[in-house]
Order: sequence, then C-alpha cells, then structure tokens
Amino acid sequence: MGRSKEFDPDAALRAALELFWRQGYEATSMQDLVDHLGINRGSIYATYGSKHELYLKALDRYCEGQGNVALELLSRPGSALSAVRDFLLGHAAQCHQDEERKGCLVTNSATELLPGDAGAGRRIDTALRDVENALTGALIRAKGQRELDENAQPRSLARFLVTFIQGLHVIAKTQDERRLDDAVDQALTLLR
Amino acid sequence: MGRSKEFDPDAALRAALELFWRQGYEATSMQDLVDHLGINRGSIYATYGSKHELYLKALDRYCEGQGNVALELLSRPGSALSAVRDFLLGHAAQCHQDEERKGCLVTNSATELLPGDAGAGRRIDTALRDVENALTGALIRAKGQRELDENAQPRSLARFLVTFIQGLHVIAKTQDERRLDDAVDQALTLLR
DNA sequence: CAAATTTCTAACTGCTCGTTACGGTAAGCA
DNA sequence: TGCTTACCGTAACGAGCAGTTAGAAATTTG
Repeated sequence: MGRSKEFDPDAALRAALELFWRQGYEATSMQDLVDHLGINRGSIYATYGSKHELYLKALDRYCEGQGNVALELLSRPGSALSAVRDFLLGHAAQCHQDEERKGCLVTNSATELLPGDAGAGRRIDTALRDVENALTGALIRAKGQRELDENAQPRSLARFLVTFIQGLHVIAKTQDERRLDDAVDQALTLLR
Repeated sequence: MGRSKEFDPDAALRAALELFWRQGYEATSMQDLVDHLGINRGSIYATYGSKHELYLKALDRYCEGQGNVALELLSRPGSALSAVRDFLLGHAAQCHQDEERKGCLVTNSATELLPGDAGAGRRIDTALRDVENALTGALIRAKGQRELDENAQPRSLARFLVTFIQGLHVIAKTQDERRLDDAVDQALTLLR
C-alpha cells in the first residue's frame, strides 16, 4: 500500500494553527508554513489541499479544543452560576497568559475574513452558537438553583456574554490589562 | 509655485479608508487603492508615503470622526444615562445599517495588526481611551444625577462598556442580528 | 525479491506584491 | 514667455506569492 507518512499530520496542523493564530490568514504565507511545519510544500498541498483549506482545518481544530473546554466547564456539577463566572474568568486568564497576544482565533477570523469567507463564516457561527448554548444551559440551571433572578432571560444573557467575550479577546490584543480586569469584574456583577 | 493639487487629498483618504475598512490591511493591494482612489500610483506615494502610512492616516481619520460623534453624544445636556444608552444603541444601529458588514476599523485593526504594529497600536489605544474617558464622564454625571447606584464605579463601568462595544463589532461581522440586539438589551439592564 | 504505491524533495510556473522611475503634459506664478 | 511643480500613464524593479510537477527515495504487499 505504499509508503507511510513520515510526519504527524495532526502535529503539523497544530503548528499551522499556531502560525495562523499569531499572524492571521493573509499575513501568513505558504513559505511561512513550509518553514514552521517542518514538512515540504508538496506534502502540505497533498495533505491539506490549499492554504485556505488548511486554515479552515486549523480553525476546526481550534474550535474543537475550545468547545470541549467550554462545554466541560459549563456542565460541571454544583453551582451553575459559579461555572459561568469561572468561564468568564478563564477567558480573562487566557488573555493574560498569552504573552504573544494572539487573542482568539474565532474572533480574529471573524474580523479578518467575514463577511467574504463562507467557509470561515459557517465555522464561526457554529462555534459562537455552541458557546451560547452551553452558557444558556448553565444559566437555566442557575435560575433553577435560584442563583439568578426569576426575571433573568438565560438565552439573552448568554448572547450578551458571548458578545462580551468577543470584546475581551479584542482588548486582549492591546496592552491594557486593567481594562480587561475591570470589564470582567463589572460583567460579573451583572450575573446576580 | 507650480501646479496645485488637482485631486482632493481628503476625499482620496476617505476612499482609502472605505477600502481598508471593507477588506482589511493585508487583503487590500496597492492596485486596489490605485483603482478606487481615482488617482495615480505615483500621486499616492507622493501624498501619503506608503501603503502602511496611508493605512495609519485612514485610521486616524476614522478615529477622528468616530471620536467626535462619541464625545458630542456623551456630552449632551440632559440625562447622562440616556446618553450612554443612546451611545450603545447607536453602535448597534450602526452595525445593523452597515450592509457590507465592515464592522469597526479600530476593532478590525486591533485583531489584524496587533501586537505587531506599533503605529496602529498607539492609535487604537488612544481611540479606546478617548471613548472610555467620554463614557466615564457621562457615567459620573449619571451618578450625580442619581440615575446610577451610588456603589457604581464609573471608570470600571466605562471599561466594561468599551470592551462590550468591541464585542458588538465582532458579532456585527457575523449575520446574527438577534444576538446583537439581545446583547445590547442585556447590557442596558446593567446600567440601572 | 520485485512491483506497486505513496511520500519526499526541489526546481519551476506565472503572477502579484509594494515601490520607484520615466517621459509627457497641464497648470500656477514670475 | 519661462520656470516650477504636480499630474498622468506606463513600465520596470526585485522580491515574494500560491500552487504545480517530475522524479528520487522509501515502504508495503504480492
């Protein structure tokens, strides 16, 4: 059946993700990818198709990872409201820890590629909807646990939070750390 | 003294702004600019220096325009809280009206060019700080008018709102209009 | 072992990039 | 009228771009 792959396609995809995440789509050239993936030009095309397809696959991989973390955190037993708060704080912490200030690939993809890129659009919509759904579920549970006002609207609140988190990832690209902390702090007060 | 300029440098700058806003920095080529500005290649370089300088000048112009609108709205007499609410609703309306879904040039610049571009970084920081200051002022007035809880923290609230607005402009790039409206709606409830 | 199959490598295709230079011409001022 | 300046179209620049192709090398299967 022929020769087997010498490189790990998933490791290479992760390297591509790293590069696209740091530099964006347009600013990343195939030569950049060749240099950083450690495999040959031809192998990249044979394995992933094109630069654009590779980007979408990297975006898929990113969404998968982030989505799992989100769903796991927001579905954990115990106080649902605490889970939501920890979810927010987690995003803030992620922003702080990222010394390269790459932000969030979903956010970056949305601002760079929408509305022109349908493939990216579908993935971004799915990613945002998944987070929104997970948040909505947690907020419904929080409401049931009387942690939330009975007038609270879980779905709308979730949409607010999704939007706010996108804002966090924009601010994360700037240097201003206090703005980020203050913003999260104030958002948390809304959740009562 | 020689021939005087035949084209309107400011009109050309606005055309460049339009293009960068719609397509982003990397995705806009000099050829695109030559085609849309209606002036010659050489005249572009003679007038604006380089593609990057032209971008920064376009960003300056954008910030100037947006900043004036913001400051005027947030400084108007009467209920300061209403002004803040109208400011938020104004951003939402701007998102809805923009059929090209260009979003906000500050937001787009931050996600595409930061942290690598110092010139863009300075301008983005200034723009965000100006809005934050204008919002803080309005919130202080709102607090004085007893429209805001006495425990409210105007500066932190302003930072929260700035961050949230960035999120709005990310969501504006997607198609989902309800998410935007719900998000604004929920954010407004925080301001009470 | 030998044939089949697949990956690997590297040179190569046009093409586009941002930028600069070149005449030729039109307009302001002496 | 001259001098200067700015305009235009065009072309060129070197570099880098995304993507292709041909063949050598390697491994699996019959």
